[in-house]
Amino acid sequence: MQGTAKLLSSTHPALHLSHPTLESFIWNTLMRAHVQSKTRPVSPTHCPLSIFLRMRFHGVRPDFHTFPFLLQSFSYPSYLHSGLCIHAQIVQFGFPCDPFVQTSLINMYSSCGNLGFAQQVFNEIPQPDLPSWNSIINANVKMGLVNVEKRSHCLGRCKNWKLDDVRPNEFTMSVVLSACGRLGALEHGKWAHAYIDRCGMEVDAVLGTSLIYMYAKCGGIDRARWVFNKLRSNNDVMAWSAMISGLGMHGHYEECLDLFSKMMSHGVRPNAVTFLGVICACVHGGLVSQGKDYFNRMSEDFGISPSIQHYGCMVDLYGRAGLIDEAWDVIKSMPMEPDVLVWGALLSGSRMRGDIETCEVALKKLIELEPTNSGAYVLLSNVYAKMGRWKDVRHVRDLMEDKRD
DNA sequence: ATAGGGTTAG
Repeated sequence: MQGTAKLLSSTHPALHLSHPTLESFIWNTLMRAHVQSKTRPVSPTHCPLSIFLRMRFHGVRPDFHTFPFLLQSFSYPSYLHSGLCIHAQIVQFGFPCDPFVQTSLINMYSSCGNLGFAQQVFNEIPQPDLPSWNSIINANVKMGLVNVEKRSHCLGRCKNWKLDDVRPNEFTMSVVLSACGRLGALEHGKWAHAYIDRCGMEVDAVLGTSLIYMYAKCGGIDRARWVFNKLRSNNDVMAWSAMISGLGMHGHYEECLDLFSKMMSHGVRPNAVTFLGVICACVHGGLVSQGKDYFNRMSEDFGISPSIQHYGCMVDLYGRAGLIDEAWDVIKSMPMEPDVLVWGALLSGSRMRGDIETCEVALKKLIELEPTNSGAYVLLSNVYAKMGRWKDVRHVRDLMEDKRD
């Protein structure tokens, strides 16, 4: 039964339960416009989901192009419920075996943070094609970022791939290399590199970026440099950024900043990630005034507004240099609520400095944001003990006991 | 006439 449906969907699209019509084409195109513009819809009535609802209200049947567009707009955990409802509709309208729809479903569940559902869709594909494989691998890797136990399982799965007729391509390998980098799995990464060479895949900017990132994260900065220097195109901001961050990571601050200047003289426009790499390098190298310069130039000369990570780096930069007032100024200037990384940076700066009052504030904020983090309670009660505020010491200990489940 | 998969930071 399933085989028949698949045959129809992949070889004779016209035999679908719903044929493409001029009407469905127009609604699909409208949805695509909103998905591709990537800007926030002007109002909730313009989002692909409400376009779909209006399409149904007008009695227009969706066709097999409709759902990939619609599913692409569900890319956050909060959309999981909508995604599930649309999945049910997909079954009702008879498209659950369309390979495009299946891949879109895997990506939707993966973007919504639900690997289980993504895996379930994948498992129901009798003969997954390459995009489906790449999507499920990507989903596993993404979750590997969150779920530590799954990480090594995921890599093993890539390596022992039984691909009878579907072979990994550049898309696959870039995901695999990125996973190796995150894991610090140098041996797996080298294997992947050798595989790329053996298959005769061209190391373009994307694969090059992945290779540089992998080697840099795995401690092979020389190999990263080698890959970078061999790249044919030298105008890809991501490849430059990967190399710049890699050098910073390894403590080659001068080379890192030189490379940044070199990139600019090549006419490559830095982006938010490039600046993060450069500023992080300044943090580790203790280059306060240079870090501050880069931070200012980023918005003044390039119109890039700093993200919470950039602010976190700046707090870290000043904190490590013992400049607690400056670190506070950064926090006060932030247009968003500081997160645990920002308060953590302020905490470590103020601890180094012996600034007990700032420690107290930072720890209180950390406890507010992470009430189950017992480490912060312990540090805070130590702070109070140092100040001789014994009542507060007892109060914090009681609070910690309360939060324990 | 329209459709699915990739890289840099954290």
